[in-house]
Amino acid sequence: MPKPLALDFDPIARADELWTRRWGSVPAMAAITSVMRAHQILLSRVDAVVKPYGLTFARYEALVLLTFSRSGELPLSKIGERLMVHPTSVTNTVDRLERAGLVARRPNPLDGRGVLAAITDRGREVVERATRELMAVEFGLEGYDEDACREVFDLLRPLRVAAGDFDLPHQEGPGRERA
Amino acid sequence: MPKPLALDFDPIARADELWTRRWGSVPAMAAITSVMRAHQILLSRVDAVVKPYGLTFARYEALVLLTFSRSGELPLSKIGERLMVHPTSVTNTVDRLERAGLVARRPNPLDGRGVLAAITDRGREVVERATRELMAVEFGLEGYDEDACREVFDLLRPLRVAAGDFDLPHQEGPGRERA
DNA sequence: CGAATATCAGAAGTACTGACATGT
DNA sequence: CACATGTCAGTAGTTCTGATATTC
Repeated sequence: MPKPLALDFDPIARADELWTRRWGSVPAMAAITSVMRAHQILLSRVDAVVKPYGLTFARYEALVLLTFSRSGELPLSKIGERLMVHPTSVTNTVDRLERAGLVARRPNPLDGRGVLAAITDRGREVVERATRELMAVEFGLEGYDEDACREVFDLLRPLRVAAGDFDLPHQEGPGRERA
Repeated sequence: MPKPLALDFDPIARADELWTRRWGSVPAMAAITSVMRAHQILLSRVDAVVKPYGLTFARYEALVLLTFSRSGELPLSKIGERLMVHPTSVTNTVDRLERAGLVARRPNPLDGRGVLAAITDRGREVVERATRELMAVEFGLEGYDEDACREVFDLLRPLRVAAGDFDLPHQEGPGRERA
């Protein structure tokens, strides 16, 4: 373990106190710091789970996205759009997945400029197994029930809307729908 | 702009639907994905703000931490502990801050093994200005009022506790205290 | 001596810029 | 021709793994 350390106080709460004393109340500071740390914790947990499969969480997400398409293949542009990542990052991700034999590239028959990434049988197998394991640890969110998870989603959604990720701020998920 | 794109649906909500259909309800997936994306959005926003000062948000945080100490200096080990980063990352961060003339290293008089990072006058000046700008954009959380920010903090706190960041799960902040 | 404090070399994963070939 | 798609080279910033010199 790199960090057997444990503070006897909440560092973010402590910073918030000092912050308030110095610059006035800035509730956003504690919030953004919380998001940063949560990201770090969750990523390290899920990365550790998928690592034995030669995956990172980012690559796992791309693989899952492919299984969601009917034919098991998508244009790289579509992948970048859905995963909100840079085109060069998609190229990099697909490169690694291809080298691992989990996807295969082929030219897009509908667009001479484009390339499709198609998940392979081994890819499907790996996704299936990694997913089981991730579900078993609740994607690093053990202790968070359905309501808490939904709250996280709801609370952060306006940020994604403000960032222009998508239009249509109507409620459509996830989880339980309420009429 | 790298991404003038805007989907006409919420990609996380969509993924949650397909996910549920395939593997059953997994509320944690939408939650973790939301955190990942929120992190990406917030980091790009605050990094853009501090970039003109030759800083990244990580370095800015270290600088702020130093202004919070009475003498303006802290052992590197303390910095890593508070910011929850690896010792080598602290060395790297302090290296860059030192090269920029924002902090100075000096041996810890109380511990021959240790090193202190002391913020310089220029460092204090930069923090002050960067902080004003960050506050003006509410650390990327424009649209989130005090209650919303507090909710983010409260909701993610159990995760930090579970990760062993600190003991004493008693409520002590941030923002408004409720007796 | 065992443990802690930094530092260094090196590797991995990510993200961005700019340039570019190709095709719509 | 303007634009979209994907790739490539190069750069930057972060994080981790060992290994190590020093000191408590």
